[in-house]
Amino acid sequence: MDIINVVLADDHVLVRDGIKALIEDQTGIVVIDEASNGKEALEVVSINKPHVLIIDIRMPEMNGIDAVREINKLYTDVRTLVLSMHDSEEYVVQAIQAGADGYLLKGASKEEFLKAVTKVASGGKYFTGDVSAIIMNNFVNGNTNTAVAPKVVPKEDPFKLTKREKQILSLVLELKNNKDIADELKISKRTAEVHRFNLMKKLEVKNLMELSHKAKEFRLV
Amino acid sequence: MDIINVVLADDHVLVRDGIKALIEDQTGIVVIDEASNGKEALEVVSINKPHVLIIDIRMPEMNGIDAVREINKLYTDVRTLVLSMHDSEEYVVQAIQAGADGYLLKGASKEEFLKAVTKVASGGKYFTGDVSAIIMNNFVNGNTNTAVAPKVVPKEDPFKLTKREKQILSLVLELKNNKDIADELKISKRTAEVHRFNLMKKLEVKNLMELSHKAKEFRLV
DNA sequence: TCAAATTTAAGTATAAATACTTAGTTTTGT
DNA sequence: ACAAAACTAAGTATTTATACTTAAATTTGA
Repeated sequence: MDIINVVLADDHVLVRDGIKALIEDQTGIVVIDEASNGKEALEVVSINKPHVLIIDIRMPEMNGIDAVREINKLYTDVRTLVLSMHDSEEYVVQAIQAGADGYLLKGASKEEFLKAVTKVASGGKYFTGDVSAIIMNNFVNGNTNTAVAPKVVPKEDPFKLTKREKQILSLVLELKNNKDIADELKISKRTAEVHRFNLMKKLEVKNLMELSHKAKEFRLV
Repeated sequence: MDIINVVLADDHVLVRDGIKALIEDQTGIVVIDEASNGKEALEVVSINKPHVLIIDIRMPEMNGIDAVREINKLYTDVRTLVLSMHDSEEYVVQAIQAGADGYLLKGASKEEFLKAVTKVASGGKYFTGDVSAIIMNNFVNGNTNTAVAPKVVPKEDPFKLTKREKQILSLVLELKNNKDIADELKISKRTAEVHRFNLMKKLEVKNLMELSHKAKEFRLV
């Protein structure tokens, strides 16, 4: 491969500028466009068809994982490198299931970063450190370093929460009580209780803490 | 001023690399050292005495605000530019009270970033956008653009929480209930209740949501 | 259009949290 | 060493949440 065309998607202008400066130090990599959320990323990718999309997970409008899932549905020749700027490796499984070709943590050095980009661009996979071996073997059946993107059925909301339940969930996670939730949605407190009860049941959790963890784990909000 | 010596403190290597690349594009600014947390920042500053310390708020070991407070106690000729990579303007007041000379949000452009660094380096103040005028007038008595760092009494824990209460607070904020907290600290559930009750009173909040907000606002954990 | 799913909300019993007070014991600062 | 502060934990009343069930009204999809 001669020149690698990259699209950057991150809601931090600073981070984008930074990665851009860092990446273009190297000959052979060019940032051809940018986006500040998942939706924008989809547009930009559809126009530019880059070799690699570098995308952050947490962004407004549409998160990085969902964007990667979409892109893998639509384009077979756009590789995706997911960046987790904030948290640990908690999204790695979802990233892979969404069809990401690489996953990097915030702790990544400049060197690791460039390695990841070039590897992914040439049809390989790059998953940060220890994760790589373990996860790849478990989730994708042994096709590391091939040009074939893993065809894993994207699981979207394995808990089948209803719209109202998701709504209640997000309010519960804002630590609001049933009374406040009820007022906000203009329903009775008892109804709010029921929705809360039902969603706790569906998620198989028995308190706020577990709920919060599970919701985060499965990116339900 | 001829050359501006800068120390970067951020726990994201990537962000550090990025800012470095971005900043050194410009002639006249040199990153002479880096740190990945507040404690390290203190050490590095004591050794290098840079003109400007660019420091992120959220870091392990010691956060950026506390580090700035320390630096303002120890050195009168080191300017500090606080970066809020994650959140809005919620820390601006604390940053000023800690003696920060500048405050930038994640949304800052490359241009604004460089402007802030040069301004702060030359003894001026740079606070992001609209915040600037309002806050500076209210908190520091009219000394914008002077070389004198604002002498505001640093308020440390205005609520006078006891050690145990802070401990309980952090567990409460992990959404643990009194039973679990009690078990974890090997005290009775009733004792946990009392601590919780007392700290809610001291913070003048009446539910988890308000507690969570207030704790964040005053960086109590 | 018609059954299935969703949303609404009441009833009831139990468990837990809240809002205090009182009070004994331990720790800490001077 | 001795008082103040902090930590401990019980009692009691009230409110809120949990754990269901039942069931009506509304919405939605094939």
